[in-house]
Amino acid sequence: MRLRAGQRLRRTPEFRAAREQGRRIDCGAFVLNWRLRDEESPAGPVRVGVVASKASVGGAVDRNRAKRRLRALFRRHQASLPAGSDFVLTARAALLGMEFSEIEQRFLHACRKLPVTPARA
RNA sequence: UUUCGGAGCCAGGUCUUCGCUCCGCGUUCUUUGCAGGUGCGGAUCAAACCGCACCGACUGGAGACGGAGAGGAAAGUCCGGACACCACAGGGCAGGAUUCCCCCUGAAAGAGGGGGCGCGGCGCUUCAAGGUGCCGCGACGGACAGUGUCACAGAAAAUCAAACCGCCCGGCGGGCAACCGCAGGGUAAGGGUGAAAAGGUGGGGUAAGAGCCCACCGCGCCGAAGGCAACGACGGCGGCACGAAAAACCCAAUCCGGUGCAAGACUAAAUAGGGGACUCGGCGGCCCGUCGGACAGUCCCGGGUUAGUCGCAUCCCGCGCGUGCGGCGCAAGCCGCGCAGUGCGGGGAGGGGCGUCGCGAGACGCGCCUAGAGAAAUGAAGGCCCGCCAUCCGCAAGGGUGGCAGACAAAAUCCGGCUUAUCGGCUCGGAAACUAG
RNA sequence: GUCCCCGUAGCUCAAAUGGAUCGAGCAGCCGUUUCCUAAACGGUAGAUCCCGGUUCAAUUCCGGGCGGGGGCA
Repeated sequence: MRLRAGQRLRRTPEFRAAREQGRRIDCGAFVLNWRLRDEESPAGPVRVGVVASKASVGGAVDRNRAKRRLRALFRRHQASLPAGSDFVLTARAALLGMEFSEIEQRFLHACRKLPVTPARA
């Protein structure tokens, strides 16, 4: 399933809202921020924004690869995430040296901490 | 064979499963209703904005299908162009860049190739200076156009140079003498200082010395075989008069208008009628000149929109296959028109490969390839082969097992160069060491 | 993407015409003073972002790299 513009965070206020108002879960190789756009009636698509800064990850090659892996992670599990929520995934340097299955386990472990129960894993 | 440095090339390959971005839209299937308009309500001084209801053309979305998908440096942004706007850009000054020693290639370039000249290293030769062979390097115009600099040390540091210690001459005084002291004169060979001491080496000469004289070399001038040219084998003359540094200012020659795809063009939507400051404004920093205007314009504050298309990146033609529509036919099928994809063929643009020509940069022919995003497209895995290491079997070729590694780094308007980063491999020629014939 | 600017001790600044020992304040360390600390006084260590070039000589001039900052719809 592709990621259209409606499924991505595109503007600075959207990123800031997710980071300042949402929950922050440290997963070691990356940081997950999660927020419901509407607390009362959660609906709409699940949106995601991926961040990989030059200071923490490295050059353009490493930044692109880190963002691709985080996007792949989101695509594989987006169906089981709570509707109407925004995610921000921020990469760290350790992300590139880690096996994908290890990253996946950490992501699922973090998702179980969310207050809203996922539809089905 | 090993090691070292140089030049050029490649940048792991292949298969399978699930995914990503772009293009295409015929066929098959599914789903939702987009853009827009009208009305009402909320917010606002008023708008954009937000919510609800109705109408909703062309169409839009998703899946499946077909095709394509990062580099030699895509990087740094150091040069040059294309392109766009400013007035398709004028004159002068200021400013900037380059070097021009010559020829050639190239659209141009702080680009490339060859030659000349200079410098350094090694070898040979020479008493030495120097000469010569090979290799490497060179931001390689001008210091009698001018201004300024050369610290410290040293006697003297830049112009008809300069006597500190020495050397030499005669005079006076002392001493038996060797010699010592004093004032005067000659002298740049020796010492010492320094980055640099005003031609070098050898010989003659002299009281001691000195281009004072001679030979060779260097330097300057004149001629000159040869060479497209820079240059110059070689010959003659002069007789030393010529310090370094222009990556100090500068001078000469040549070139340069500015801004850069966030350039810029268009579509849609939307309002405002505001407040303050300044004054003709634009055209490169200034002047000239020129263009436009004088109910004009610039800047700041405040407010709205911050959506989309183009620029943007292979194009065109013919035939076959495929497919849609229409007509004819009982049907198979045939005919006409349209369409993209694919296959074949042809042509044009760019790139790299091979071949020919050229010393070379390059030029010309034959098959191959040509991505285009927008918080920005390649991810998740597995198998085999290639590389390295360890170990085992084997005389060897080779085979088995285990582990590790494949660098540097990703287009962002495009192209030609430069510079920098880079694991490993291949090719070419060079030097040194060892072994064999 | 594109255009421009900067780089000196741990920090803030000097040295500016190229001249050798790169200077000052605060911070650091040692000592004097004090019962102890602070203040004061004396002493001390510490730097030209990196690599190359021009020059007798480079923080300075030139080239390349690295790092940091800013402007542009």
